[in-house]
Amino acid sequence: MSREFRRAMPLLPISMVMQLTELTARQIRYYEEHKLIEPARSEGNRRMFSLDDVDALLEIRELLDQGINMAGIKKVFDMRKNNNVKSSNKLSISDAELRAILREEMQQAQIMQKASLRQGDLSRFFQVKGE
DNA sequence: TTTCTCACA
DNA sequence: TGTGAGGA
Repeated sequence: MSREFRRAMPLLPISMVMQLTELTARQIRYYEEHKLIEPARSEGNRRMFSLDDVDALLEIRELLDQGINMAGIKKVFDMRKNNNVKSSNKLSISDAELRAILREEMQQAQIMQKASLRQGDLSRFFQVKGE
């Protein structure tokens, strides 16, 4: 139980997180704005990240590399909070989660009338209209 | 020196 | 997202 406690202990400055995650400070702050991470604040309003935050950031980067946008990532994190908050799962989204996310993206793409995404490539795997 | 917020090319 | 201003 102290292990979990330590992982949540805010002790890393943004510079460390930048190196650990390969992300820019700008991106890290941006993700914070979108509630993907919630680093603690301390001395002079400085962000103090915990190992959990770094973990989250690494996952975000993975998702980004997979071509998933902010909306999609938010979905994953939301699902994560509702499904397994305590069931410590590592850093890999399940196939079901990924499918759900991609489906969400297509729906959003339609709503926003900007058929950008990979909607075309994925349209043959899902049927948004039917659902 | 490092990080922060805000705002714009 | 990058970058620069202006502060702490």
